[in-house]
Amino acid sequence: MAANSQFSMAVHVLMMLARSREENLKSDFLAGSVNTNPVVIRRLLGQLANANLVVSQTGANGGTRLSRCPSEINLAEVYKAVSCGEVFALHGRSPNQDCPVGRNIEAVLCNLQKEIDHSVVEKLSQYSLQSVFEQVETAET
Amino acid sequence: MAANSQFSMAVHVLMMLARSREENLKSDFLAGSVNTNPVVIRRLLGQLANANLVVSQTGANGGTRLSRCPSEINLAEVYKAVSCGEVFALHGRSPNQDCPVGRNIEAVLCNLQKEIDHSVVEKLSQYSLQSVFEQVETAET
DNA sequence: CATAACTGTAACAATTCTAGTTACAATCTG
DNA sequence: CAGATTGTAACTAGAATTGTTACAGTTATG
Repeated sequence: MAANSQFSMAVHVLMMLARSREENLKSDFLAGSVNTNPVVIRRLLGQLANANLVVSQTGANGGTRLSRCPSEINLAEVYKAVSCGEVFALHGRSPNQDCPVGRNIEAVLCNLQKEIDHSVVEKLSQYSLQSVFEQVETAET
Repeated sequence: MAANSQFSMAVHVLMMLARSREENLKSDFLAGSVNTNPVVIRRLLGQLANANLVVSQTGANGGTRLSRCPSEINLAEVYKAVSCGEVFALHGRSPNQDCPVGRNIEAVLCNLQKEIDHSVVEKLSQYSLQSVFEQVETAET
């Protein structure tokens, strides 16, 4: 199950931005920390920018910074910003509609999915970037 | 993000089994309702059997049935049984260990993941197969 | 105002996952 | 023993994700 690695990457990038508040960071530099290609980072930053979590600037000396201070952004916002993310997916081929279970199961699962997603969001909303930042900084390695 | 379609499929299959309590169902028949290959079903049933949710019988007139009645099985058990499932994945390549964020982010995300997973499980444990079964049966289609 | 440093994004390639398939040994029923 | 059925390995196909290359559009700065 390759779930959403976008989310992890987003948090990683946002931590970097939280560290260097005010200063623009380049996609190249961020890519170096995440260990991926700058384009991958720029794509991600695009999603975060759409959700108004970051601001990017093109041109020389451009780059990206947080749009607000880290205590005013929570992980639920990040999750929604990048979320292609459902906890479980429906089966690729649709079930047999001639079967009483097959006919109805999708709707039921879909509702369930919404409820689960809701509780994930609720949990994530308890964490601000600031609180995650503190965890990262105080971690013993 | 193609999350865990295993879970949906498991619930579907378990609904079928809940319907025909006592009677063994064949993987071939279940595959017909889910609209997939019998081997895919048998693999899934293997996981459910490991978790003691179902009992299978080989040989002629074999098949699978629930190990307990539907009100005694909840969705958290199902989730755990099939779960390769995390809500978000870590990035494929590991982060740059020379970066203070890269060095610590994985551990922090990993803890977060556990917490999220915990709240998903908590939510799912509120639903018994019986209650889902009732939703499927009363659905208007 | 020319140049070099960046972002945004499209188009394509490579890789990795997941699901589906085939095949067959092992097991059971009657 | 014959026929039905599961369990599982090994392989294939297809989908999804991630990475790469390329380049147009922006902007700071000498």
